[in-house]
Amino acid sequence: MTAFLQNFLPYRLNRLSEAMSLQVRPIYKELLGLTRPEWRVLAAIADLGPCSATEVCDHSAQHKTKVSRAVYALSERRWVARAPDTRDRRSEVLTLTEAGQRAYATLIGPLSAREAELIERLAPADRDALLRGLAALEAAVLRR
Amino acid sequence: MTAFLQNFLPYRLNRLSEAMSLQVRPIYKELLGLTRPEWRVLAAIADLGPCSATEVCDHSAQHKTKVSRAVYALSERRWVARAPDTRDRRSEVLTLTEAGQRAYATLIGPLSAREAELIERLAPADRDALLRGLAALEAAVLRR
DNA sequence: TTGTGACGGTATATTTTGTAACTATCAAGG
DNA sequence: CCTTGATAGTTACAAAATATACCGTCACAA
Repeated sequence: MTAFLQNFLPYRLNRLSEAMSLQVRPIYKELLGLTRPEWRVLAAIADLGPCSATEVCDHSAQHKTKVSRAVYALSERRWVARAPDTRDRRSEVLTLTEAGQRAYATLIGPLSAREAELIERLAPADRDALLRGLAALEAAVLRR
Repeated sequence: MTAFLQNFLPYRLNRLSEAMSLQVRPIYKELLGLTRPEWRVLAAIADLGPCSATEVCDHSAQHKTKVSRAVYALSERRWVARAPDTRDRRSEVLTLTEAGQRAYATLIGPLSAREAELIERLAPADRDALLRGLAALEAAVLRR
């Protein structure tokens, strides 16, 4: 009939997101026993350097309760250290411990490899289009 | 630091998917009190015409238990009719009732409008690139 | 026929997630 | 100081997602 759903952008993005996630999840799950929110928080802190939980929320687009729980789990593992923020006592400064950095480092390689494997299925021109389009959409819909 | 995440495709897609979903969810939620799986099943049946639950699963990329519950909820509302399939008595033929079609019709407008509103923030060339890139990625990672 | 494995769909149980409420802190004004 | 309202983060509880087991039916072959 109308095929509305197939052309509806939020639906298409969700479907692609799920499919891609499925491709990479085994890596952080089987290699280090991480859940997706945990992996994301780990990577966000690695990207940001010392930061607050709120910054992790914004950077990774995850709900604060999800981040709160992931930070707890990661700190139990001694992969994330929580220090008081002297400038704002409501918040904490999150950093990766050395073990956390090592854990993160072991993931980047396999994850990048898997991503490359998937992207290489695209023709170069399509790949360029994808990256350009995504960057534009990010600029349009993600407030920072 | 490394900014690995910013360029990691699964992460970027998930972030965009979340953001877009957040933009459109209020429409079907506040307008008709639908959950996301329910809205998707409604749209899938509208797209497909008379179909089975399995076809809805494939078309909408949702787990069969999710579809089962959504179909139940929609049939309670008399938006979806369930008829026995004479050719395979395990399955049922799902169709939209007139009320279901009206409900669907009231959603398409606002949803399309919201989508257009977001997409129109992009330059035409970026928009073309996005659609081209997404189509290519879909072909590459979604097995049908 | 009857046995076997697969499939459509549902029910149940476990896990995950979001909503809302709460504590503690901050910032700005009176 | 002492309001008032906002923010950082946690937690309790309700809602949702997911996996698992299950029932009835089908396809097909011994």
